[in-house]
Amino acid sequence: MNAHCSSFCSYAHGSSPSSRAPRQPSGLKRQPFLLLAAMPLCSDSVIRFCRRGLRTYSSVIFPKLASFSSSSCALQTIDGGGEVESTVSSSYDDLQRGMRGHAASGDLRQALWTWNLMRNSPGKPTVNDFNALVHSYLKCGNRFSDVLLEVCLRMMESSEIAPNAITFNLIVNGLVAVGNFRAAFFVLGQMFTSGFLPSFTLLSRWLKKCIESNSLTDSLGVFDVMLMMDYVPTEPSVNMLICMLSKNGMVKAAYYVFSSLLAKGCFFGVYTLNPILWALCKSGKTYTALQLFYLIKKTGLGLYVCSYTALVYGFCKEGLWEDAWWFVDEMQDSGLKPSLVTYTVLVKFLCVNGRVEEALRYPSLMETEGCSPDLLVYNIILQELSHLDRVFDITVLLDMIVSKGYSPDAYTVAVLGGGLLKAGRVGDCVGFLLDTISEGYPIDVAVYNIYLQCLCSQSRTTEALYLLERMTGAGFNPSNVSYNIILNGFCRENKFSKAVTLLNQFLPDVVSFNTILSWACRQRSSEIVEWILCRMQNEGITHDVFTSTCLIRYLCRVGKVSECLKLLDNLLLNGPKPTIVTFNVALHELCNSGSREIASQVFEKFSNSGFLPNAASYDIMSRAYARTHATFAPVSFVKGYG
DNA sequence: TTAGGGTTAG
Repeated sequence: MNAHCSSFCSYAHGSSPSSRAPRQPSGLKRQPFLLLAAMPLCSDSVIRFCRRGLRTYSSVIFPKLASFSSSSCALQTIDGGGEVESTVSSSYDDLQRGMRGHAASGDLRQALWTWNLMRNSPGKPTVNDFNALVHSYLKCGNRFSDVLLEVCLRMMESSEIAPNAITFNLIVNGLVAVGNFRAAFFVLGQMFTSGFLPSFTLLSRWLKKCIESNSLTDSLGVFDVMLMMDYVPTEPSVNMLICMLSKNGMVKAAYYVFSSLLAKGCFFGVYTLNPILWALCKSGKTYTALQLFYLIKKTGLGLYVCSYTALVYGFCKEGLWEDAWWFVDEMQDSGLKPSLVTYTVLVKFLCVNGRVEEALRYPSLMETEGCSPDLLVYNIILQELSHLDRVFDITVLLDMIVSKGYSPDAYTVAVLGGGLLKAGRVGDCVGFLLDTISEGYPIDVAVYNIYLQCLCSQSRTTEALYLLERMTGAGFNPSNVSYNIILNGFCRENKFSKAVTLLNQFLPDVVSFNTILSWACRQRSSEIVEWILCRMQNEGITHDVFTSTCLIRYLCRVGKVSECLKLLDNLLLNGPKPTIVTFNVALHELCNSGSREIASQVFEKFSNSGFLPNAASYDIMSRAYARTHATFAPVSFVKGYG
C-alpha cells in the first residue's frame, strides 16, 4: 500500500481502507474522547487547549458532562462575561428561532444558552437543532473557531445526541473553509466510524482547498480518501496536484497520483501526462517515463512535442545521447517538428557535456529549420563559452545577439560575470558588473549574488554583508543564495561567530548548514560539527550528499575510519546516493590518514557497486602508492587486462 | 493550463 494511503487510513479509519464501518445504531455509546484525542491527526495540544480553555461553553451545551444543572440556572452569568437573557418561559419554537438568531449573529454563548433551555421540552433538543445552530453560525460568515470545534467535539463525545450525516458534513466543511485540515481529518474519521460516508462534493472541495493552501501531504490524504470511495477528482485539481508535487520534488507521490487514476481507467489527457513525464525525466527516472510514454501511446492517444521533449531532456541529462537522437527521429517520424524548447534542451546538454562546437552550429541550423533561436538559447551557449574563457567567441556571439534584435538580459549578465569569476578573474568580474549596472543593463538578485561572491573572494565579507543589508533598498530581496554566499565568506575568513550571528538572521536551508559544516569538518572541530548536526535535526533539515561527503572527510581526519566506512556503506544502501566526488573525497582522506589499503578496498567496493572511478580517483590512488614506490593495481583493472 | 537559461555548500 502506498505510504500516503496507509498514513491516512491510520487516522481516518483506525482500520484498513476497505473495511467500511457499519452504520452505528442510534444511541450506541460514542467513542471515548480521550481515545480520539490520541489519534495522530488530532493534536493533543489542540484538544488539551480546548478542554481547558473552553470548558464553560461545552458544559452549557452538554451539562451532563460537567454536572451542570440547567433548571437552577435560568439566569446567571457565564465566566463573568455578562448576563444572558432570560428565556425560560419561551416555547420550544421561540427557543429554536432565538438560538438560530444568536448563532447567525455570531453570539455562540447566547446560542448555547438557548440550546440548553430547550431541555425543558421532552426529547429536545434534537440533532437537527444542533445542525441548525452550526449551520446558522457558519452561514452568516462566522469562522469555524476553536470554541465551535470544542462544542462539536463534545457533541460527538456525548451519548445524548448522535450526530448525523449533515452534522459531519457541516463540521468538515466548516473546518476545511478555515484551513483546519488536521481537525477535519479527525472529524472525517469519526464520520466513518459512525457509519456515514462523505460526499464527492465535500471531498472535492476539500482537495481543492488543500491544493490552494499548498498543503501537499493533506492533499494526498484527501486524494486517498477519494480513491477509496471510487470518486475521481476533477481534472484541474489532479493537474494542479501533480504539478505542485512535481515542483516540490515529490515525484514519487506525483506518479502515484497519476498511476492510481490510470489504474482506475481514468486518463485526463496530455496536460496531465506531461508534468509527470517532465518530473520523472528531471529526477533521473527517464526509463520509467519511457514506459509511461509508450503505455499512453499504445492507447492511440496523440502525444505532443512537449511529451517527446521531456524524454529527450531525460536521455540527454543521463548522457544517453543515442537514445536522445533516436527519440528526436521518432518525434519527426510521428509528424512532429522539434520545438524551440527541444532545440534548447539539445544545446544545453551539448554544452554541459563539453560539446560546445556542436552547440555553436545550432543557431544557424535552427534558422534553417524555421525555428529561430531566442535569447535563452544564446545565453546557454554564452555561458559555456564564458566558462571556457573564449573571449573572442563571446564577442562574436554577443554581436550576433544584438544583430538579431535581442538585448542582453540579466541572465546574459550573470553567465558572463559567472564565467569571469569561475576563471578567477575577480577584478575583471567586478569591473564588468559595475560597467553593466552603470550602462543600465537589466540586473537581478543573481547578478547581485555574483557581486557578493566577488567581494567575499577578496576577503571583503563584512563589506558584502553591508551591501546585502542594503539590497532591499536597491529593489532586490536577498535570497538564501545571497546569505549562503556571505556565510561561506565568513567561514573562509575563519569568522565563525559572525557566521553564527548571520545564521540566525534568515531561514537557513541545507546549503547554509553544509557551508558551516564543511568548514568545521576541515577544522576537525567536533564541537561545531555536533552543534550543526543537532541544529539540522531540530530544524528538520535532511542530510544530502554534500552533508555526507563533509562527514566522511571529518571522520577520516579525526581518525574514526571505521565510522567513515559505516557511513559509506549506509550511503550505498540507503542513500543519499553518493557521487564520484563523495567517492574521491573518501579515497583522498583515507590515503592521507595512513589507510591506503582500506582506500584500495573502498575503491574496489565502489567499482563493484557500479560507480565508475574517474581520472581523479586513479590519480589519488596512484599518488598514494607512489609515495612508497609501489604501483596501484586495482583488482578490476588487473582482471580487465589479465 | 502543460516544457527550456544564470548565482550558494562536498
